[in-house]
Amino acid sequence: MAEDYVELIAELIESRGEARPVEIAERFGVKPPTVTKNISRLKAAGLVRREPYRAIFLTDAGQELAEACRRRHRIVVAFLLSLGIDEETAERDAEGIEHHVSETTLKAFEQALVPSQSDT
Amino acid sequence: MAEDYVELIAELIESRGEARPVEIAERFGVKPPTVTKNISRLKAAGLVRREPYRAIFLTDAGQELAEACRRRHRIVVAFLLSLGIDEETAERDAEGIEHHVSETTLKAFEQALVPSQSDT
DNA sequence: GGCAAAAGTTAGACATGGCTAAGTTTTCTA
DNA sequence: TAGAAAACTTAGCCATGTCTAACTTTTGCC
Ligand SMILES: [Mn+2]
Ligand SMILES: [Mn+2]
Ligand SMILES: [Mn+2]
Ligand SMILES: [Mn+2]
Repeated sequence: MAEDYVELIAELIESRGEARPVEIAERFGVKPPTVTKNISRLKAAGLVRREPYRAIFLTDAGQELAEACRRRHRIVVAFLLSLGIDEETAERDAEGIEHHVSETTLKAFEQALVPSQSDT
Repeated sequence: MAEDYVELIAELIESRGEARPVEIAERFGVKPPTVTKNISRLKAAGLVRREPYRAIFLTDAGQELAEACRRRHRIVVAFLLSLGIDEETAERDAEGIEHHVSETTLKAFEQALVPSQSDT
């Protein structure tokens, strides 16, 4: 859960300047109270900073985790696409797969990707 | 959860003739009461047949689900191995990935596998 | 056949993640 | 700038999956 949350929060901050519970709820297809509860768990875990009724921000630890998650997400999606899978399916499957790929597998995905395009 | 359970139960029945809670507990690294509770949930879901203190068997629905799971497992592992990933990592990652691959992605994995070996 | 060990179950606790209903705070707008 | 709407929180419920402690049943063996 934490991974998907920090990942989305990072994206919202990047695109909107701040992350708001409503948007998180919509994106995940859950109700606002669920977001409130989960955000307070993230806060307890030291991943986010925030006070009641205000926007959500990432702590340094949260930023780091978000970065790692986004990287995994990117690599998995790119890999699935390189296999010829359609974008929607690639995104949907990656959303689950990303939480189970070890660094070893991630490296293998990257390797298998190089032939097609290398935009480091 | 259900997927991993029916998958293991099918394997135990195949190799041992029956599936016993102790073995399931050991395999999953959980305690016996956890298995008891989960098995009764599987029973409530119509996936297994069993009476107290006896071995566990799959219903027809359970068998079907187990078959589907084992197929996904096999394909994912084979695919990861074909990428050059070591067996242990392939097995570990597949155990998580298998629950998130759509039929579309599975087909793509199979396709990408054909070049190396086709043992249908 | 009886008893000890192994296997399994029950009871009760806890964490996670979801919900609805109801209340509070903030924001927008007439 | 007041009042309504939107956003957010709180309280309390539920399901899932895990555990420990204690009890029951089955098994294996002398
Ligand atoms: Mn995800
Ligand atoms: Mn993701
Ligand atoms: Mn699995
Ligand atoms: Mn499996």
